[in-house]
Parts: sequence; C-alpha cells; structure tokens
Amino acid sequence: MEKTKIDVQELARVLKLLGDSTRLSIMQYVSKGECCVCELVELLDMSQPAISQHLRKLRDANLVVENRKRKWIFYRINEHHVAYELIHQLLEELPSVDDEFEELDRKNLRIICD
Amino acid sequence: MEKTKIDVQELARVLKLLGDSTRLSIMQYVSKGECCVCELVELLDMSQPAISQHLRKLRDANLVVENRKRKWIFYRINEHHVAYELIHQLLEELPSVDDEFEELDRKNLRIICD
DNA sequence: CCCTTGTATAAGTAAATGCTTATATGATTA
DNA sequence: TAATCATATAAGCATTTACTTATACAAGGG
Repeated sequence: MEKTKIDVQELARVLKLLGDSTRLSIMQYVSKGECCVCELVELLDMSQPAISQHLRKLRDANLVVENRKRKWIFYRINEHHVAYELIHQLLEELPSVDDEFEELDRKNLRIICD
Repeated sequence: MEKTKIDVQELARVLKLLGDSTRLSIMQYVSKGECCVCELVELLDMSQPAISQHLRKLRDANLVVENRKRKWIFYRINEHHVAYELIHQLLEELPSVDDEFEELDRKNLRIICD
C-alpha cells in the first residue's frame, strides 16, 4: 500500500496557511485540545476579529473543525486532513505551550464546557 | 539529549517560504541534486528573473546553498538548516519529479559540469 | 422580551508579494 | 578585447495579505 502523495499546489496552500506565526500558534493550541475564540484571543493577545479571520482561513482549508457548545464555538485540529500527520510533526518541533495554558487557568479564563 | 526545538516565528518564516508552489518545487528539485538556474527556468517554465528572485529568498533564509562552477551557479538544498529534517519529510510527501528530470535529459538541457 | 456575551462579517488601508521589463554584472569564449 | 552566456538586480505594478473599526448575528440569562 503506497503512501498517499500530496499535490505540490495543495501542500503549498497548506504551508502558506501555516506560514504565519499567528495561525501556526493557533494550530498548536487547537492541537492540544479544543479552544474557543475568546481563549485564543487571550492566548495570542490579538483582537477578536483578527483571530476570527485567521480561524476562517484555517476552517475553509479544513485544517480545523468547529464544535458549537452553548454560547461558545470551540475549534480543534482536524485529524482527518490529508496533511494531518505532517502538520502534527511540524507542531512537535515547537516549544511547549503548556505554560500559556496554565496562565490561562490562573487568570480563570479557561472555558470549561461539557 | 533533548531534540532541538524551533521558535514559532522561525518555523513560520520557513513555512511561508515553502508555502509557494514555485519555491516548494525548487526545493524539491534542489533536494534531488544540484540544479543551476537555467535548469530550474526550464523545469518550472518561468522567467529567469522570477526564478532568480525566488532563489534569493531561499538563499537568504539559508534553505539552499549556491555552488559556482564555471559559468553556472548551482543550487542545492542546505542539509545543515535547523529545519532540514522537517523539510525533507515534507518533500517526501510530494509525487516524484523523476519524469521532469528525464524530460530535461531528453531535451539535452541538463547541465553536466564536473 | 431586552440586554449581554461570543463570534462572524464587512469595508477600508498599509504593507508585502510575485510577477514583469529593463539593465547590470561577471565569467567564458572567440 | 569584444561578444556571448548565465545570473542578479532594479523599478514598476497588480494582487494579496493581515490588520483596523464598525456592525451584524446568534445564543443565553434576567
């Protein structure tokens, strides 16, 4: 069974989306578990529309999927994307974001919703 | 021995460069062996200045290294780049470019220079 | 029902990008 | 030394990008 090959244009499209530090960070956060928009706004210290627009691009490319719970919209990485394994490896090269999540907890800005 | 981590900004910079199908193809070609500019112009069917400008970006980012031989300038992938292993894995996801190199041979446009 | 909260979208803008054409540079050859 | 070949650089331009501010929309809570 031959491993699936990815088209150059398609891979370039994905890499272009990941080639922005805000979006790359978003991908890292949402790969650790679901994040809602307001959490990402806090984690990345950026305006809500800016985050929303980045999320739209990632969603349009199917790199993330949304999950609506009560009044929040949670995003998580799409594990079924053709390039998921590759993206996962990329993200593993990055320093941990555990501290950022802990700080979010300390500030009581983590949204727990089950 | 902990594996070297790459800064988010730095990885994003690399991915941004790879997030262009022309440059991604160039990287693929020069990872298979040295290519001079005129070969890349032929392989990618683009203008010489366009290729040159893409090569400059890749060279500035240390993703490729140049090697001057006689009147040609050959480029090859920089195996010592921090993200080399990662890039190598990315390139392995792409379909082979052997046919393109063979066509170059058939057209007698391959530069052999030793 | 209103009012608030969370998120999305629209419009505008400055900066970056990727080409083009024209020209410069540098090495090779006649 | 002049002509040629391979490549680089400069300038110009249309398009894309990533923000901003303002507004819309959708879900909950009083």
